This record gives sequence, structure tokens and C-alpha cells, in this order.
Amino acid sequence: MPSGTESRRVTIHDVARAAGVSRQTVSRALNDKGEIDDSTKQRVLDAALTLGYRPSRFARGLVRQDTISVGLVIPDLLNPFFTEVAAAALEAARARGWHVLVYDTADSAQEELGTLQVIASQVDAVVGYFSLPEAEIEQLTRGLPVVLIDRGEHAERFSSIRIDGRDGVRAAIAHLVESGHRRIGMLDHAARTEPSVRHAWFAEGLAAHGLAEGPVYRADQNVEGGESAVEGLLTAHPEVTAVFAFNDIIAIGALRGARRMGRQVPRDLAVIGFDGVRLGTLVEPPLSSVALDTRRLGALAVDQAARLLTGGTPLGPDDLVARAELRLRGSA
Amino acid sequence: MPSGTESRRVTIHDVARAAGVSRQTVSRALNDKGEIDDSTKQRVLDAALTLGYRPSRFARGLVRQDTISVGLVIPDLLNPFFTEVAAAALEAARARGWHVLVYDTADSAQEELGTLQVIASQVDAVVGYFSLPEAEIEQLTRGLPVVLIDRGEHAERFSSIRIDGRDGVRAAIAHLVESGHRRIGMLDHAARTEPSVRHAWFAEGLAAHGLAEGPVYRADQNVEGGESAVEGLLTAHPEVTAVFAFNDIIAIGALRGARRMGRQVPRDLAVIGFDGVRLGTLVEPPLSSVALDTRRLGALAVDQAARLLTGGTPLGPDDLVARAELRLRGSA
DNA sequence: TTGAAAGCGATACCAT
DNA sequence: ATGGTATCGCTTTCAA
Repeated sequence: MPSGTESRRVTIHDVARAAGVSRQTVSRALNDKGEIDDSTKQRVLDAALTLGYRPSRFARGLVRQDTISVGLVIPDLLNPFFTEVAAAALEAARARGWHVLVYDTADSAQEELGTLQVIASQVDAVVGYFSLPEAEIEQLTRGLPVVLIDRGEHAERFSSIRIDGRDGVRAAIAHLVESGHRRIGMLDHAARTEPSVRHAWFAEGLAAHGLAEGPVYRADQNVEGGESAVEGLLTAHPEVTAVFAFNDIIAIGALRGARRMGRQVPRDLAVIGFDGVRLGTLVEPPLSSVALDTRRLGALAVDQAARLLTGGTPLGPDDLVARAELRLRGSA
Repeated sequence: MPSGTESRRVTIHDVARAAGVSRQTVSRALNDKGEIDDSTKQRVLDAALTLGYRPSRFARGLVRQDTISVGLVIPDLLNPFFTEVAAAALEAARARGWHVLVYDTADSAQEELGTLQVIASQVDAVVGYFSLPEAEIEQLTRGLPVVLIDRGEHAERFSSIRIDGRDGVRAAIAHLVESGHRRIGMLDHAARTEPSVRHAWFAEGLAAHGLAEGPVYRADQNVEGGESAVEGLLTAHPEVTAVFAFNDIIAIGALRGARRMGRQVPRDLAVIGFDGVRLGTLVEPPLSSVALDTRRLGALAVDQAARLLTGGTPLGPDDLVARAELRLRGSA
């Protein structure tokens, strides 16, 4: 421990002493309660300023137990889908007077772990995306209400907002088939080891039309990932005329990759994404997508957290669903 | 007060009683300390689970004062510029082991006020965008370290990260002039009553080339705002061949508006934005912009907060600057 | 108007 | 391995 400038915390006691009053008087002055002489109040305020006093939020929180904080955990704030979910959660939390601590886990299980370890002592509930096994999450959250988002088909131990894109993806495939496409590829999520649930829907959709499954390439969850994945796919399988992407950010990368390969969208290559982010309306051509209501998604998650927290009746699995629907724009 | 289901908080004491042990033993079991019999531990854990016990983060924080939280206040998380700044701040905070509470003030002074009122008792420092007068901020933060971002030329009472786009905007104008443009308009920020600092730079740039100032239209800070503003501008001033926008999101709206009016960018209308958001590379044509290093911006703000907080030597105004530089892509 | 004392809910240190 | 006691910094209640 370094010697010398050891700076102990300035407490209400120090201020009281400096101002020559009791701690309660300091508290009164600081919290603008009445019942205090103006000159005394000023003296206290001055002392507080001089000493650089700042009340401890813990001590205060301990006494007036009136604030609720929720931890929002997402893999990548810069992915516009997560941005939208975060914005929605923020809005829903604000409406309840809650505080939101945001953690960006950078798509890494390691960071998820680190986050969970520190989060438990900071929030009253956790909402978000986790790739960690439920058992592990449970162990680290120890009784904290947890609401998972998009946790595949079965979340056993925790509430989970399920994303149901089955019909939406089926509609997307149907649309492609109607438009004459027969060789349809997919750009799946690269992070997980197994194929994604969205891939399963994709396969189902193809099967429903008696189509053989097209090539599936893995893409990192960003524009560059989609770009290089589609290039790989088209190079190896030039006969492909349409691709379905795990999400919009990958699909947007595919738009770019297609252009670089001299394929015009949608004429030479149809592209359909998943998520329906606002950003999709800004690219050229506007992105067709199996769209989610992100606003509702965030609100739903926070709402469930609230129910879990206050002992209200939690929503069951059937209510915790966000359905996705095909939204056709220009790219398919 | 509603009668009946009054649910008092479950404390460590309750668990102790239920398990027939002392509070300290409960603490040991919960925190995985050693020195406890396995069966005892299990008994405690069971009791805790049954009672639905969750430790108070305040009580815990009070004892082990080891966590730092910073409040991040931004006007609109969905504006990609703020998304990038937020992501950068999150990253910088995580590197320090800090927690970040995010508040979206929805571009409203009212919400800023509300946020400031509740934030002071929740965080150790505040970083962000405020339109409120400094005196008001000061009153509500009472000694909390505050780092403002983009607070115009002079922030008197608080540290402020100044955004210096003078040279960048001048370069932008120079580029437009070299490309033959003489009638250059601007889409300014609508929220403030006075013209923005960016507008002043714009005017300076024109003056440097002996050009008369073109029309200035106000735009809401979103795509639709830029879209309708540019339509208004071009309708009233069809002779305009180039526009500079307050920021990229407005500029992207202008791109769309121009297209709707049958103007091809950059041939019939050159567009230059401000901020240099990643999103600018995804639109058609890619947006030219006076670009900021958002990553550095966020890191700088958090760094200064850290210095203020720990009594390190705070950075002076000359170091708290983010310079913007012209980044030419396709739209001009 | 001011002060003394009693918590708030946990952890740490020191006994046992 | 377990329990008693002090303590963290503040607000609230009650007396003076």
C-alpha cells in the first residue's frame, strides 16, 4: 500500500465536525429538508463543498430502499438489433423508474462470465443474452430474477423470451420459391458450434417446398462477416440465386459482397435477413427481412423482470414469445 | 397502504433463523468461503432458496466499498453516433472494472432534469450530453464529478470534451468549392434555438472562399428529419448543388430526400455529413463526412471521469479535444 | 431548530 | 466450524 496520500472517504461525520453541527443536521441541509436555520444550512453546504463530500449511495440506499436496478447484458451494442433492444429496454425501465446497468459482453463467453460475477451484487434483476449454460448462470446469479432473450427452444430454469420465426422464415422461403428461386443458400451464425434454430426453420421451409437444402456458410455477426461469407458461398456455389441470413447485419454484408462480386440485388441474387432493423431501410436496395418487434421484445423482457421481482404473476412461456413476420422491401 | 400480502424483505437474519445458524454462517455459505461444514452449507442454501432470499446490494456495497459506477447520459441511443459513443464508453469503463448506468433522455430537457434528479444518488460520476444550463446541472449533481461532451465552445464549471470540427468543416467546404459548387446549403440541428457551432464553422468555411452563405434549414435529428429538410431546402432553393449536414443521420436523410426529388447524389447534389458513423459506409452512395473518432471520444470522457474521481490530475481543456477530419466517400 | 439514538443489511475480525 | 460484536455511512424517529 502506497504511503502518504491515503485519502479516506469523506463522510457525513467529517462534514458535521467541520461545520460544528451534528450529522442529522448535515443530512437535513443536504436533502433540502425544512426545519433548519438558513445560516446553518449554508455553513454545512460550504463545509461539504470544501471537503469534497459526496454521500455514499450504498448507505443511502440501505436506508431508503426505493431504487431498483436491472442489468442488461448484450453481446454487442453496435449490432443495430441489440441497439434497438437496448433502447427499448431502457425506455421500459425508465417508465418504471428503474435504473439500467448495461454490459456489452463482446460476443465472448469469457466476458459473460466476468459480467455475471460482478453483476449479482449490483442489480435486482438481470435481462439479456447469454450463451453460457443455464446451470452456470444460475450458480452465479443465485436467486436473482433472470430473463433470458432468444434462448433457443427450451430455457428450463429461467424465464426466456422466445423468438418464434418459424412462420416468418417459412413465408420468406415461400416468397423466394414463388419468385422462381430454387437454389437457396444460408449465411448462418458463426459463433455457436451447432447450426442455429434459424437454420432449422430455414431447412423446414425448404423441405416444405420439396427443395434440397442449399449451401450453408458461417458468418461473423457483422457486416464484414456477411460480406466475406457470401463471397465464399457464391464462389463455391455460383448456381445459388438467393440467400437467407441469420440476421440483418450479416444480410447487409451480403448485399455488399454480392455487389463486389458483380451480382445485382435482387436481380442476380435475392437476399433476406432476420430481425428487421431500422437500418435495413437505409441500405440499397432496402433489405427484406423476417422482422421482429424489437420495442415489444425489450418491453416484454423488462415486464417479466418486474413480475419476477415484485412477486406478481410471471408470464408463462406462451406469453413470452416474439413472433417474426416477413417484411418485403427491395432485396427480395 | 394495501393490507394483506405485505411482503417484508427477506434478510440474512431470516435465513439464519430458518437454518438454525447465525448470520455469519449464512454469509459464509452464500459467499463460498471455506470454514463451513458441507451439510450446514447445504442447509443454509436450501433455506435461502426456500425463502427467496437475495442479499441487499446496498448493505453489501456499504461493507465492501469497492465498486464504481458511472452514469452515461445520451439524448438518443438509436442515433448511431450516440450508439458508438456509448459502446466506447462501455468498453473503457469495463477496462476499469466500472459499472455503467445508461440513461436515454430522448432529446428532452425535461428528461435530462428527471435523470439528473435520480442519478446523483446512484453513481460516482456522470458523463454525457446535456442541454441544461451548467448552473442547473451543478445544483443537481452537487459535487459529483461531471464530464460533458460537446458542450459548445466554453464549459465553465465542468470538464468538457470539446469537439473541434473547424478544420474538418473548412476542408469539407474547400472540397466542395474545388468540385465546382457555389451554392451550398446547410441542414442544421433543429432542437436548439440558436444556430449551432457547426453552423458557425460552415459559415466560416464559406467566407474563407468568398462565398455567400447558402440557405440553412433546420432538421430533426433523425433520418426523416433530414429527408424532409432537404426537400424543403431544394424546393425553395433549386439552385443549391451541395449541402452540409449537422450530422450523419440528417445527412443520410438528405440522401434519401434527394433521391425522392429525383436528384442523383453526388452528381446533382453533393452531401457531406458530420460524425463519421460506421453506418455511413453502408448507404448508397457511401456518405462523405467530417469524421470524429468516437472510440477515442468515449474513452476520453471516461478517462477524465476517472481522473476527477480518484484525485488524479485532470486533463485540461487543451487535452480534452476531439478533432474531426474530412473523410471523403461517395456522396461528395 | 437541533441532537441523540436506533436501525437499514450485510461483512470482517476475533473469539470459542 | 461457528457465533458475537463492531462497523460501513446514512436517514428516521423521537426528545430536547
